[in-house]
Amino acid sequence: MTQATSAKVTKLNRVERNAWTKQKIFEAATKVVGKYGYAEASVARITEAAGVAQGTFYNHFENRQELLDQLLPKIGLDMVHFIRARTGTASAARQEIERFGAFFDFIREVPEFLRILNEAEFFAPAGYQKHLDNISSAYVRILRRARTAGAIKDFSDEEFEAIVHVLMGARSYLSRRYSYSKDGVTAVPEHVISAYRKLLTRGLFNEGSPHER
Amino acid sequence: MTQATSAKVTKLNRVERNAWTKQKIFEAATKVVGKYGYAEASVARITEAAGVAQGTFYNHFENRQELLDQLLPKIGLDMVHFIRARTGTASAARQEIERFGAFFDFIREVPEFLRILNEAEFFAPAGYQKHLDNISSAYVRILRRARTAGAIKDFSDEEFEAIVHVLMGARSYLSRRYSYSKDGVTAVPEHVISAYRKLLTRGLFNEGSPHER
Amino acid sequence: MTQATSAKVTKLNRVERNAWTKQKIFEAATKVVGKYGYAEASVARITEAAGVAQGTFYNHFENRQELLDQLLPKIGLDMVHFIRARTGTASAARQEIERFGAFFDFIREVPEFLRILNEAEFFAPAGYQKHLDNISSAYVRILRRARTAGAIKDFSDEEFEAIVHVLMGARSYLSRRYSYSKDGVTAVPEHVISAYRKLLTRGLFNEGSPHER
Amino acid sequence: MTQATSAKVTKLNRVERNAWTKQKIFEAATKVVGKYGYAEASVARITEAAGVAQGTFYNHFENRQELLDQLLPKIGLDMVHFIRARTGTASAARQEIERFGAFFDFIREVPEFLRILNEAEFFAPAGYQKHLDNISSAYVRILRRARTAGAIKDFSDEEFEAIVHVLMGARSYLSRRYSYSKDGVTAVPEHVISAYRKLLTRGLFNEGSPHER
DNA sequence: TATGAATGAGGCTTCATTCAT
DNA sequence: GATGAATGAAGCCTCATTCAT
Repeated sequence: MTQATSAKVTKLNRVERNAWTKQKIFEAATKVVGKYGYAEASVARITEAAGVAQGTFYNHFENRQELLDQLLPKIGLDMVHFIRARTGTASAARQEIERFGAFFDFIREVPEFLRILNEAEFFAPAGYQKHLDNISSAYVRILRRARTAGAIKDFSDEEFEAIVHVLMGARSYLSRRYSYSKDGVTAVPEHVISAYRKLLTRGLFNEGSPHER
Repeated sequence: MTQATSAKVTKLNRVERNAWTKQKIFEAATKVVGKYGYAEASVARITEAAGVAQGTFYNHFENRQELLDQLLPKIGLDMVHFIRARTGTASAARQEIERFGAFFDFIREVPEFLRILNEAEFFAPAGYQKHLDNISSAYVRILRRARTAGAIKDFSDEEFEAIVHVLMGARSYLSRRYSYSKDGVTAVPEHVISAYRKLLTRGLFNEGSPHER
Repeated sequence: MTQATSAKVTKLNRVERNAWTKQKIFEAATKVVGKYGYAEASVARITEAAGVAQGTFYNHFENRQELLDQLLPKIGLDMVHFIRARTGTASAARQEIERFGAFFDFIREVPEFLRILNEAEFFAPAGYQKHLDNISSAYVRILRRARTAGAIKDFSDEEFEAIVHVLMGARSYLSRRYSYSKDGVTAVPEHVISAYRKLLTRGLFNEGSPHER
Repeated sequence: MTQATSAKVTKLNRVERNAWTKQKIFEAATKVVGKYGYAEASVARITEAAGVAQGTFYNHFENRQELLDQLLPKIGLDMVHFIRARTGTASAARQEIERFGAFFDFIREVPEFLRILNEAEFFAPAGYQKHLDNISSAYVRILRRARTAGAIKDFSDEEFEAIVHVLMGARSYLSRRYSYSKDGVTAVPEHVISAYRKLLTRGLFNEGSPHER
């Protein structure tokens, strides 16, 4: 998904070679951080995984932190695209459930994402903030639109922001609890989806109580 | 707050002296991690803050990690007690709102807690897991009781566990967003409370839509 | 001052282009070393200042040291010419004072010189030795001529060489003490000149004690 | 002269062991800098010469530079004591000649000194400045006293400072020219002494021309 | 039990030089 | 000849842990 760099290393000109090396480092960093976490992602480990010399690293990044801070925003975008592609045109509530499910699908497609996301707050604060702002503002927009369409009542803009943080926190904690496993990332159980659906459908959207579901 | 160890250092027997030293290290670690985070909490820094030699540390803890892993569960208990003491006998829904508010009160009383909690996942995974299990199981019990009392319908035990993770995630993300500030921990805005109340009252509990609040 | 290379870059043939590039590197090195010192004069910095690629450097110089060793002798020649032009036809003693003053004038005209000279001993020893030999031998010749003319008595050739080193050391230490300032090179105070004049006029030349000055 | 640490390593208490280690590092640094210069005096080289681990270095010095900056002032004091001990009670002029000779004797006793002194300006500027101030102020005091005693006329305090720099520069340049040799530091030739004596006796002091020496 | 100096592995970064284009 | 990415050695420093006193 994320990259398609594995192609044959045919003839590349200077510029392409340059970009290709940077890309290799990037991918190596994604793998290393995904597997060992930021703290263990030393430049030595990353460059070794990328198959380049340690010095090469500094031809492409100012320093270690700069790379780490770029990791999350980049993959975060991939996530946004992924989720958007999986969101249909059903009711606002149902769309939110789709997004929720798509999130868990995404972390299975890009298993490194979870760790890169979760640890970023402490090891790549700049990148984390950027990502959070990205997601948060897009999410608030979605909720507003739903309100305009009459699918949500009774929530102010400020309350939306709080709700968005609840939803992001939910994804984070649920994914930690239900997606990790010894070897890889697993699908999320059905009852997690249903719990989320009930809470949101009744608590946020206008569908609801009596004839719910 | 957490402990009251500052008493006069009168005559102490050997066992007491021992416990007292360990306690000093513990408190120093709490302060240091709360202020600088786990990553910056070197043994040197902690022992200096505790006023003991570096070597002394290893008379009381197997290694650095062991101490770090004990930090969160211990303060976590303080939190549980604090919140329990602030929870009244109103309706289940109202009690949940009280707990929510009490959480934010607690992190203002023990400002180190937020950092110790948030970073623990990555720097003290064992301690983090223990804390999460503590909280999660207690929380599920509360919800079950509410269901028995008829305040909640239509959620299975498994769904409760998911809901609990949503609620914990919510606290985590909301506290990061609204409680941190340049100098210390601030109160959470009213609209955060109200958003949480609406979501939970309507989405989880049987109170609700028409005559809400 | 040193060179006048800024002319229009009109059509140049191969040889000229070649010389022109080398010249650019040379001037860049002078500026960089003058401003940051030899230690900070990395090939990267020099080539960047020269507006050429790093690899280009090695088409014109065997290695970094070779360039550094050429720096001082080259500017040293400029200095010799400058001082010679400022030396009149007065008495030998007065000529020496003129040279002394001209030295301080020169380091104001070419502010890079001081640093290039002073640091050269350790960062460009070959170049330094060459410069010292240049100056020293020329200086000894001057003193000999003065002795022949009767302006100096009682000093052997070997003693002249020692005296010349005293004079060079004097310039070096005095310039360090009195010419440097936060922003740039400043004029030397009058009392420095007068002290030098007294010492030399009485101590080296036959003018002298009673009716001196 | 400088140190007498080679004694038997009998029983030492903690404090003594500590000081002894620091002393070992100090001596190793002196040797290394004296032999290879500051630039080549890496922490690795110094600690190896001292027979301790690299990490030990940082138990005794904040960083590499701190040690380097202490080198010159410390040995500089040794020099001052050495020279003072060799200065008799003869006339002011003769005392100065004694000091001059004693300087060259000292650099033969402590061959590392020359390099430590000369390079300090660029590699240990703080230490260099300190040393220069030490020497310079002591020297000016000596000249003033001579003036008070009538041995010098016609020089102002400001001029004294300039003269002192001339004398320090003289020692520096003369030692470089005449004391270095492939293997070690050699005695300074007699004609250097005599040239210095003539210049100073006639140029600075009141003895002089006719019945000089 | 308390002390604190010693250890040494390992991390980040710089930089002169090489070399394929 | 010009380019500039790649190389890898080497440097400084941190820090958890050990151990003799």
